[in-house]
Amino acid sequence: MKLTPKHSSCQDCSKEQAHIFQHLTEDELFLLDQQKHCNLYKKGDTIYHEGNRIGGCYCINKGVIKIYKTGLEGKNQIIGFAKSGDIIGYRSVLSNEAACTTTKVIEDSAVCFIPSDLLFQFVQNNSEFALNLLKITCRELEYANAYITDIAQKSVRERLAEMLLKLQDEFGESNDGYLQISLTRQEFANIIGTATETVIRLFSEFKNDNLIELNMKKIKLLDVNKLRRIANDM
Amino acid sequence: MKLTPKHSSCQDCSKEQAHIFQHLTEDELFLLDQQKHCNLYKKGDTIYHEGNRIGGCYCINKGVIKIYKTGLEGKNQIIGFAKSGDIIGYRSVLSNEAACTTTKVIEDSAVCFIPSDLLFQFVQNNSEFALNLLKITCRELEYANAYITDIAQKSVRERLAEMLLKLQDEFGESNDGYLQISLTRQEFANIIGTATETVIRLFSEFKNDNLIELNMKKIKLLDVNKLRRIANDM
DNA sequence: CGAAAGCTTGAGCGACCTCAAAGTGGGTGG
DNA sequence: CCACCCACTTTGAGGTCGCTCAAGCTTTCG
Repeated sequence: MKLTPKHSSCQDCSKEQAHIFQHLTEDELFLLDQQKHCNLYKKGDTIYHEGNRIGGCYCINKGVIKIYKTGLEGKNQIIGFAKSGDIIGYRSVLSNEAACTTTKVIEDSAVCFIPSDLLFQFVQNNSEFALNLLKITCRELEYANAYITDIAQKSVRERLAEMLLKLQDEFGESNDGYLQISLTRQEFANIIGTATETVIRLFSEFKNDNLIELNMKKIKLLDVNKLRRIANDM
Repeated sequence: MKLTPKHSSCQDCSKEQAHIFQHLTEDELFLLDQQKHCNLYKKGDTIYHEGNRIGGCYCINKGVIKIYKTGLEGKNQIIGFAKSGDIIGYRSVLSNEAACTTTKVIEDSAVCFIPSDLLFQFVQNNSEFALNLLKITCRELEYANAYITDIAQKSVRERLAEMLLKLQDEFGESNDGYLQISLTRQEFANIIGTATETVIRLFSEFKNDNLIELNMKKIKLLDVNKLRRIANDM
């Protein structure tokens, strides 16, 4: 498939449901369109590195990006993903700090760069936009706090089941029922905070118990209820 | 010591350095003063429970509050603390959701209740206030993400050392060098996500290695540098 | 087609949890 | 003001989850 942006103009893009820029005025959208800069990235490309000064934020037009922090001995902790309609890097912009995460492309992506000044301008002049951004940040924060509780209290087995359900929720499944996102075993491990081998062993168990089906890197959830019970979801 | 608010009016209170309400206009402060309601709480009191609908947020005038989530089998995970000048519960207000944490008083406190409508009004009419709140949320989010990485990658020993340093940083030390916050062993355990007994054993080790001094519930850090090395701070 | 990256399985061990039991201190009610 | 009670603290023993290291296999990609 050829790599092209889904929309050519921000006016079109922002019409997608619940889009971050849905509350901008026509004039603001026009400004955005003038000043943004769209780039195509291939799988494996890094958009920005932890520690980078980034002069703006990025709006994902198409594709999937993983967001992670690098800890001790180079071990990565995946904090989350961004996909079509999400924006990344806005925290560093607003705090005027260097990026505290690295963002790397998992599926070929089209990503628009939005200069810092413009983001600040929108926040200051458009209170609906500001409130919306605030709500998004609050949601991320709530998610992060819930995950702290999870990782501190649940076993690796519980977290793995939970993560599979979350991924299904966030990325959906294709026609043939496989998860719409493809990750390496190491990436799975870096989400739930465990060793690659542990993920592999647990996947084998889940497979033997007919909870999931494994086909190379494709995964199908066979028994969502039982997985939910294992995940101990509240 | 008698339990009284530190300031009687929001006009005075907001003048404290870097206060959340520092960017409000005189008119807004007047409104706030009229509509807020100040309450005194004693150690052990709960301000709101996880799952409660709270019709506003709370601004801490004096005292210390712990913020925690209750996980499986009633085990609590402490997410953070709030002290003089902090506001809590604003996320639930902005998202119009039930509270996702419980907040309980650790040191006798004076806390002002601020109705939801008023908070929304400030966010919508005062872009500086909105931006400030956004920055605060961003900071909390960054802190949460860093902690996810920590808890996923570091050992309990590392996290305990790190937490002691953080508490020293956040609450300071009294004249005689003891940490200005007093927690039970169980609360320490609930911060770093471990068992109470493990905290006790590690404290003994730290004490034997002359890293800390223990005097009942009071703790003094004796060798910050070595603690920092143990914490593997980056 | 070869190299590099990713996957899988096994063995061994150690950090941390759980359970149990005894000691300690502070707060409260008589 | 004192005694009792309850919550907190401490220490020990034993078990296990999940990590590390190692080695061989498979897939992908240039």
